[in-house]
Amino acid sequence: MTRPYHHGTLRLALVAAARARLRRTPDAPLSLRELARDIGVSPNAPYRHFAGKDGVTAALVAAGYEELTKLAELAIASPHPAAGLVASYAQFAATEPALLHLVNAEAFDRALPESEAMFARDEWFATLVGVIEVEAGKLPVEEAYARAAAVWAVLIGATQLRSHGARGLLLEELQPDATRLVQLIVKGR
Amino acid sequence: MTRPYHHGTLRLALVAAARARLRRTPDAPLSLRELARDIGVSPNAPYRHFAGKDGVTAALVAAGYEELTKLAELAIASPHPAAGLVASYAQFAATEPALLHLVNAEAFDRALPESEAMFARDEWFATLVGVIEVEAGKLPVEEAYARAAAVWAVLIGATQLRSHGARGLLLEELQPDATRLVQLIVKGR
DNA sequence: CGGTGAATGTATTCAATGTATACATCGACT
DNA sequence: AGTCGATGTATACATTGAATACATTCACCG
Repeated sequence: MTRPYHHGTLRLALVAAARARLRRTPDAPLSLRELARDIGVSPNAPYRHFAGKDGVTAALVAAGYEELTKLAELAIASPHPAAGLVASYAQFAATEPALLHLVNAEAFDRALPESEAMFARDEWFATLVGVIEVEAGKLPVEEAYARAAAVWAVLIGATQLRSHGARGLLLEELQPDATRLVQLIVKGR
Repeated sequence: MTRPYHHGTLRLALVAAARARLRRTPDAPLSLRELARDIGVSPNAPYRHFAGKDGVTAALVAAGYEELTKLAELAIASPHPAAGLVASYAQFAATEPALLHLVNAEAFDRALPESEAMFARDEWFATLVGVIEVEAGKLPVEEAYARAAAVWAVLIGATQLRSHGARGLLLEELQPDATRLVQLIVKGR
């Protein structure tokens, strides 16, 4: 009784394997073939489910944004949305640093196919705007967008600094500052 | 009269070629062999001057930080250090987006050899602290560090958002916000 | 049922890349 | 003049992303 010819859920398995690898070896670059090997499938099987390596990347980015969105929605429903947002974002950054790095890096420069990834990113941004509105009340659209963008920037920047322990810039020290900053931004100073 | 056997300044030429490529095709990944080809030298010549590809990356990162440091020092000497810092950083981001992206991305996760790159990064941070001190006067070290880190985070985050034009998050709209934010941070809110 | 076409995986192949090793050339100092 | 270290070249190899052609399986329709 060998493994069946068809895997059945290769697409899911690939994304899962990729995330596992990112978690286990955050600095190693992803290799499509390696993922296929992990799963026990031929090197080209992934091409049936993704448009090459960038396709897998796009799926990972989408998954990342979807989780961030979910976390942000939970924060909105919580007593302190802004603080909750930062806290959950920081926890995600601590749990899957490499995935978040991928999301923040590859999502922009490399034009990921007009796909799920971009859609997920827009949803995430919309949720960020939601946080602003819950905290600050209704605002002119541009103002809400501007504040959401600023919050986003702070999250990205703090995350990037997080990973390097030099200069005493550790996560534990950075998060309170980030929280204060975000709260400043949310209420337009 | 052919090209001489020894190039003479291969190291410099390699870094220059890399920067040129980053400027011309910001999204294409760097290839060591391609750089060698650009210069007209054998594929392995670079190994006499760098410890593999990561060595070149490290040199690029160092060069990036050095320029950022120089710009920050100019800002310090100017009438409005904080505003000048953001302005010059934004201009650098507009001129060499790919290099800045490299600096902000590869400088952290991938532990670049305990080398020039890390040193240059620390110098940049020290200069940031200098900006804080010039604007806010003498402060407890940890407070100055914290504010410098926050400014750094905002710069990184705003830069990352810069490149994606969706959602109306363009550089021109982002820079004023970033400036205001940085000024808030500099004077401890 | 039975067969047929689409979906999914495999086999084979190729060009490009990073890098190691051994060799060639040059230039500076004795 | 001759030697040695620095710099560049030649050759070779493993790994990767990808294209192409083939095999297997499943779902559906008669």
